[in-house]
Amino acid sequence: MASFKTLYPIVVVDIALFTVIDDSLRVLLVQRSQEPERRRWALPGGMLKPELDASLVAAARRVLQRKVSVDIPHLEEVCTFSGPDRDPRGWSIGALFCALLPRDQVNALVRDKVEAVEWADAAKPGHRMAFDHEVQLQTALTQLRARVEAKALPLHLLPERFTLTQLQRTCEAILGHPLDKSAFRRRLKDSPDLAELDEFVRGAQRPAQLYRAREGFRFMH
Amino acid sequence: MASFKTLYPIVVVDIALFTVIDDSLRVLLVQRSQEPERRRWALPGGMLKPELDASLVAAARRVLQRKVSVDIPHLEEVCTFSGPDRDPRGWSIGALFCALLPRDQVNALVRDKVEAVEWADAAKPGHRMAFDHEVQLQTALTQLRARVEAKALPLHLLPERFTLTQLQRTCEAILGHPLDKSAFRRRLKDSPDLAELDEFVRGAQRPAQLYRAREGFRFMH
DNA sequence: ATGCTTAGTGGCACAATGTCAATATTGTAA
DNA sequence: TTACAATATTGACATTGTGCCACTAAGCAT
Repeated sequence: MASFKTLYPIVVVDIALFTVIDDSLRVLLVQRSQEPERRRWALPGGMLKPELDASLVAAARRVLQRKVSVDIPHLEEVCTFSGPDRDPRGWSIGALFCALLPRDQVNALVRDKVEAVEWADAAKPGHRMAFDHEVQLQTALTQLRARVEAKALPLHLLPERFTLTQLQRTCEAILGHPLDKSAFRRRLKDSPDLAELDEFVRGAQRPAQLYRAREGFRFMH
Repeated sequence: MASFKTLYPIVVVDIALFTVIDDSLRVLLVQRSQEPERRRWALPGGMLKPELDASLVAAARRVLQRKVSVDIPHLEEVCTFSGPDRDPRGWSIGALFCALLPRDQVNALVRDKVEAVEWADAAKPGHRMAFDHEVQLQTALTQLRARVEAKALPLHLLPERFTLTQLQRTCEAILGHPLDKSAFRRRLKDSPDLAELDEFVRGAQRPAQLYRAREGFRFMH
């Protein structure tokens, strides 16, 4: 009779947690402290625990709570990766999630004694990564870009109140190329996702009007 | 110690196999011959078999080969469904796939002695369905529609050579509403996905020019 | 020939977007 | 105080895409 390992696959969730630092798109990487692939950089992840988790998203949320001390406003499945060879422990399923952390909450990172963490450049992480996480990251990034390209607003990456310029910089950081100011703002003028506030930010030069996400906003349906 | 059932989830693949019959979008349903949910209609599906399958898609392809005697030109993951309650056998993961069968190959259905099969209206299947398959079907259909709405061409649902009118009817069947002939054809005039042929279909009234998918065409990247 | 049916094109208004420039409002340096 | 630098915001114009509707083209049946 076959062993349990050949009958049941390993089930893991991995999360590409994005944020924006200095107008550049970053992704959270952790340096693995355990075998396999010890000391390799990887997306944060962990095994599914059916006795704890109500779903795969719930598992992803649980895993994230070990890394970040705030609730993640956006957490969504991207796709799965599977096969006998992607994890040395055996036939495995990896469910990849995309999460967005507001740029003003980067400090909410929970520093771990055993694992090093890093906000790596999402487009060029600069490390060889564990398992197939290189591909996973690329996949999550591609999907994120496609959505912004399709005019979805990544408001979950911004603080609650933000200016249009901040929003534009965020989109540019995701897409990797500059956008035209005029065209960008025109699109947003009557966007159902944005609400104008009566407040302005002072301090720089000309004050900029503040906006917030409309009630019930979601990044994508 | 916890049982294996609580440590390892059940892993299943389900497939929404679409085709077009009489200019209406259909999905393949099978009537379950075994418990659980015996005699309920469901999307074709089956358990993952790690010793047989090289990946979840491969599992989906294997399951489909029991139903259809030809290779499916498009098979792609939609998303997963998971949790302790969606399958009475325990904590389960269901990977949902979307597949497209060319309309001229509907006969490739493999009739099964034990299971009844049916090409149900994709928008209104007309049966109460097993597990969460009602939601799964809805999800697959929504994604398919979104892509056609975003101007992807569902060429995999058409025969190798087809007319623009056939293509338009197919899009209309998916979207559920009529399209404008002029605008539709204008878009396709310089589509990188289509290649004009020098052949025409005679027999009806005015002959219609035939097209085929360009080399390397994929429904979505 | 006439009329019916399906294939394919043309014209026009309007909306969305790319591009570049102009104006507005602040802080700061002379 | 005034000129200037920096950022926010708006405007003008060309181009493109699309909805809408009508028209022409080519076959069949009578």
